[in-house]
Amino acid sequence: MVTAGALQRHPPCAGSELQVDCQHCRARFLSVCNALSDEELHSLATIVDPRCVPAKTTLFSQGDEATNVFNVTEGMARLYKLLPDGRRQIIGFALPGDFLGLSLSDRFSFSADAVDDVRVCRFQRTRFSQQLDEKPHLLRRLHEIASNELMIAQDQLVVLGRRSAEERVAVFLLALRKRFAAIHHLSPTVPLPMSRQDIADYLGLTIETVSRTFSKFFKEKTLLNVPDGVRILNFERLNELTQR
Amino acid sequence: MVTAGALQRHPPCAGSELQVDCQHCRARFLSVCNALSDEELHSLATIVDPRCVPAKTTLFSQGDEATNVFNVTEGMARLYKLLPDGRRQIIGFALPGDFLGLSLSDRFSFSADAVDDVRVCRFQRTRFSQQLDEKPHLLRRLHEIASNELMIAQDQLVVLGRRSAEERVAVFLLALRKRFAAIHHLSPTVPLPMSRQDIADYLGLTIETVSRTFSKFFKEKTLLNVPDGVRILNFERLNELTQR
DNA sequence: CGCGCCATTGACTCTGGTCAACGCTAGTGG
DNA sequence: CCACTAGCGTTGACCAGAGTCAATGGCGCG
Repeated sequence: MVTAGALQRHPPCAGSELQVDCQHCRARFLSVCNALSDEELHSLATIVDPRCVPAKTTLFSQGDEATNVFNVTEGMARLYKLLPDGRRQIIGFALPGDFLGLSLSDRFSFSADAVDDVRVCRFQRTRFSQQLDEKPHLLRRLHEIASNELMIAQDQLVVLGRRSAEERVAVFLLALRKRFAAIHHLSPTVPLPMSRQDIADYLGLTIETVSRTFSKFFKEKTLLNVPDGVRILNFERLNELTQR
Repeated sequence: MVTAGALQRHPPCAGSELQVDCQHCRARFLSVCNALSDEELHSLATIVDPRCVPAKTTLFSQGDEATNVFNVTEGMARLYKLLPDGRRQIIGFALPGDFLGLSLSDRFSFSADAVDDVRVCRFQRTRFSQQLDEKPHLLRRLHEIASNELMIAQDQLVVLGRRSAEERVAVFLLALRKRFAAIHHLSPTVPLPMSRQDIADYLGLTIETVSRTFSKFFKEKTLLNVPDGVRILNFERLNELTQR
């Protein structure tokens, strides 16, 4: 159910210029930073540590001391919980703008690793927390983000508790498309950088069921299989599945 | 899957003295109010509207304008989402100390109704939000509570995505017992004011599966059926189910 | 007393899980 | 340059856990 022990293969995050330029950060308006004026952003920039996390590499693990919190600026991370017997539940995929460590608690309650090459803004938790004390609207924004994550988690409870395999895949694809639209632009093609196993562990299914469901959608021309993703051909069909 | 259209039957919340005494409120140290000094509590008390919500009565519905936010002080409420075709997922049971309307967004993303007679502190959302601006540590506390709710929701994702029916019931009982312990005292008896249907809709199961699972636990002497709840006889067995 | 709601139980069904084989592709080494 | 291997995805055959449908029982309320 989970494939561990993978290490980086490429020159990690090739072509990265690691200087801080919060002002022109592509993720600025997607993230906590959106709450900040240019001057305030400057003050936050003094404590930021921009980092590259190569694909398949660990950001942090469930139970680790949360020395740092992170703001994703590029790539995709999977967030998951493991049961002692190895069963895995992916609780979310983090995209640019997403904040990891919302609770500011001293240990991580889930694990995170990079799906593809990821860039993050890393902050010492204590220093970030300090900024929160100085900038109440930053706290307000963080709360807003946390509330939003809560709503997303509650939506996912409905998916896992009450929806069929077909419906789960349909919901997943439309939601992911919408999230990519906020970052790039609205496109009928949904990139799928994660593995089928990841999708299965996110949707509470097995890899075989996910594969079969995709195959069914391909056969009935609801989806088209494209490299590293799918193209949605029949929105009507997917919408029908998600709305009922 | 869902039973709608129920109204109050009793003299609502009989024996309730509706004056405000936040100082000596039993839920004070369980709730947001815990962040506040006696003086600050006094200032919050000026905008509170204490209310009784009779059993099976609606607090608010998904999509309603969130004119008010609530702090539960007594009883139990079920929080749920409905799919258009009637399938229901209960996303949580609210107990004394729990806050409803954490996101402060202008519409409720779920419905809430009273399981038994419930008392709440009702606040106008705008006025409560104003208090948040004046009392940064109140906001901090609210964020803490929201983060905690997020963690609970993420734990529940694992339950719904990866656990068997038996495990789900075991996790449910032990978690509920722990929550009651924070309010009353630790007891091997777990009160179950909600219906089997509610439990089923919370655990992503059917009422029949929940009933059969309880029967199995009764037969094997893991649980004892008592009026309005169960008594845990074999903790070892339940722990084993939840920990694997 | 009788009605209605809720819970339980049994018989049967079915969706999705399990197990196994196979194919494709990318990376490796002769 | 190509054979070999490993990992991932797909597909098929079969299985089982939970769902569906239906009957029955118990209890509270009118």
